[in-house]
Amino acid sequence: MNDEVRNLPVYPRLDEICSRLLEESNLILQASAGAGKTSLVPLAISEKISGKIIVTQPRRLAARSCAERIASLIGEKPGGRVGLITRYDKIRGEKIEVVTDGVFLRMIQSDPSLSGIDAVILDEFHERSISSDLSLAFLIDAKSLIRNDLKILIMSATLSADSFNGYLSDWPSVNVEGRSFPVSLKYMPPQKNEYLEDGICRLISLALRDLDGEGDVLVFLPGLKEMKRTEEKLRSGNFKGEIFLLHGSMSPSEQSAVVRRTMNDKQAVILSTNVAETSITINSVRAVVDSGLVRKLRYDPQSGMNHRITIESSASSSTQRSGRAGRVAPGIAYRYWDEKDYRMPHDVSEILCSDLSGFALENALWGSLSDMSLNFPENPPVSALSEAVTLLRGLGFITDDDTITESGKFAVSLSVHPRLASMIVNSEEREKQTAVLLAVLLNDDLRSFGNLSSDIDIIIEDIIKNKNKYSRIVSEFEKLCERIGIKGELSKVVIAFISKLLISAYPDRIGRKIRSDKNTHYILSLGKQAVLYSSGPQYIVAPLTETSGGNRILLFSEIKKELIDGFLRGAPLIYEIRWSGWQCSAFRKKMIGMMPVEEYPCALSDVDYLTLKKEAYRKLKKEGLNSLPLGDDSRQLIERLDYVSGRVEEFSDFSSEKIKTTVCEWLADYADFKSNSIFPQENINSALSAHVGYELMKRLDKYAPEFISLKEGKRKRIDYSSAKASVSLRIQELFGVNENPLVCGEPLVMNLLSPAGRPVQVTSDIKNFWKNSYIEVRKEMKGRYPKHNWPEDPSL
DNA sequence: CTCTCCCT
Repeated sequence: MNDEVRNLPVYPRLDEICSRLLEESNLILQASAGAGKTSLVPLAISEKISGKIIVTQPRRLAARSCAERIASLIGEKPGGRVGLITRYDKIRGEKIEVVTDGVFLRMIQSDPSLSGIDAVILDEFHERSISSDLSLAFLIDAKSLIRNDLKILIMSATLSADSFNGYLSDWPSVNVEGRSFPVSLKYMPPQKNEYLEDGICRLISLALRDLDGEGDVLVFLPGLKEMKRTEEKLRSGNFKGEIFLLHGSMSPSEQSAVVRRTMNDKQAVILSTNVAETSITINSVRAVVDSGLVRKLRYDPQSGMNHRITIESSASSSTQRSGRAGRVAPGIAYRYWDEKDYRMPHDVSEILCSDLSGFALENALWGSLSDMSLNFPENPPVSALSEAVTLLRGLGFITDDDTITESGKFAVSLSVHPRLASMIVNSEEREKQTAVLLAVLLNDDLRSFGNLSSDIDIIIEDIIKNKNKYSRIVSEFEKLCERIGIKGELSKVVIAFISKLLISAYPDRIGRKIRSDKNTHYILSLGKQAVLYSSGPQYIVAPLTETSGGNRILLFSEIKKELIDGFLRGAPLIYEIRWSGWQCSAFRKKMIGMMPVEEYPCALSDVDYLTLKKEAYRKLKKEGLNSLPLGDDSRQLIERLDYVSGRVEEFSDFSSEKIKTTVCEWLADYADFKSNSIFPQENINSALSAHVGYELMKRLDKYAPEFISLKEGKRKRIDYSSAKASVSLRIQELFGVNENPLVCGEPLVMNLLSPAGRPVQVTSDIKNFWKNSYIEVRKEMKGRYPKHNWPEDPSL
């Protein structure tokens, strides 16, 4: 052990860490960057333990450098006492094996007893990938059932109560201060109305001035767009130094010019995405400019699509970013926000915001899906989990009671998304190579194609023609072919099979062109619309779509009409009713999922009665009673019922409020699809009368009659629309009426009119009117309407 | 009128 090692903060604590892990059997080691935990702790433990130790890392690169580092401390290379296992490396080690999270998941799934292994160290656990969450849950489960002696050590840079939620509150923990050079933080929030790129350039010039020529400036931006705009601004602002862009889609060779930089190089500004936060380390960086923004994918269980969002980075992410300025010497970090601004303490973990189909399948394989009996640091969201379970059942990978099937087990072994696994499993023999190449591309390797928005057929043709250029994809292809027991020959890939295969994996992403301008607009079998930013064919299958405002098609393959016709032959006829006001017309069509394909108008009589009835119900529910063209009869009937409902107990269920809310129940059955308006006036009346019932209707006529009867068989409609029932009558019509009529025991309000129909007076006591006011009224009326009869004694 | 990032 050299001095450099002895000076690491974790070094003097190694005995304590080992003895606590051995005594208490579980341990959390919290130590931030530069403490030396990754290299020293596994070695120290291996000296105290006879069996093998597994160390997990979140990334292949991290696993590789961890294995090399540990091996070099004992004067070895990986392959002796220290091993390294990732998707691409398989170097066994006698004492310690460094593996990626994904590899460990396969190890514990295939041997839950972890025979030969005495301790498992989960490093960088704070990153909280789905596979590390699963690994820990499985470890704890296996330990409690069959491996009580197993030692579990969680190593994490941050371990906050809120992200663990009491999950491991009974675990002992050791805290070691990290050690890196101090980084001073400068908060420089946006100025008024400042564009992001202008603000970032402002901070970059401050950084360049403060560094005075010494060291590089690393700038964190959410994505490529912002990086390019900032580069442009810098150049136009007369920045003469070097500018590098760093982005995940760049190949290692494109990245190497940046990664290899030292303090001796000419000063540069490096514009980067999150790659430089954890994956890529640049030793020449002395200042960090942090936009405080991140771009991320969120999974939307509703549509099964991903949503790209630009959000504020978390506090722990900001700490990590700033730390990049202090790797070799003290540094400065400029933050483009105010110190007072709230930041989320941690990034939202994968389990909370991703597609959970893989997660659910792993649980099914472990046997823990049916009751979700395992504890996770955070519980998976119910909606995403049930969406995943539905998908897996549909694919036949789990049964209705959520146990894994044989084909489910096989699907796990293929190491691709369950949809793609199913595409391979269900393909015909001659389609297998094509299915495998599609799965390889869609599962992982499309990133090397950068900007998509293209036809996957073209991408595949390019791969077949330029095998050398795509050696990584080709080797993945060969490996997966071998796993399913076929020859991995690219020559067996058939472009014509692509769309059919994609449909089997993405039946919800079939699209039909609905219109095109500069772009092409599709309706998807998912029921939603999506846009392709180019011209496109009539029918497509679009395995990659993404939403941000509208849905965008990133990748597609044309579906030939014959294939669509094939689907349609099997598809049932669907009838659809369309409304124009209360008139309707019918269409028959065929559907692929939620996407209508063929559509013809047809007669309403072609549609079965149940569909019509349901449609009437739905329309009525949506529009309500008030939207119907009500005649005087119906309107008055509703008003009468309302009037009586407040006055007579047995009518209390027929207030207009209740009539309105129950309209579907009493009216829908009376729909008449042969008529112009499906609820003609007379039907509304009969429906409402039937709803009230014969006996009650008879009593209603007594309590609140429709009409008041007058002499010579004449009658007048009573108005029930106000608080008091009223009727409007010419004075002449009332001659001989001496008792004011009653409605519900209350006197009817009489609006008395002149022969011309003008209001003269209002009374609720006609007898009194004749006795008193009539004398004056008569004088005036006689003068104005001399031809009419104005008897002195109107009671006769 | 787009293009965070890992992993079996």
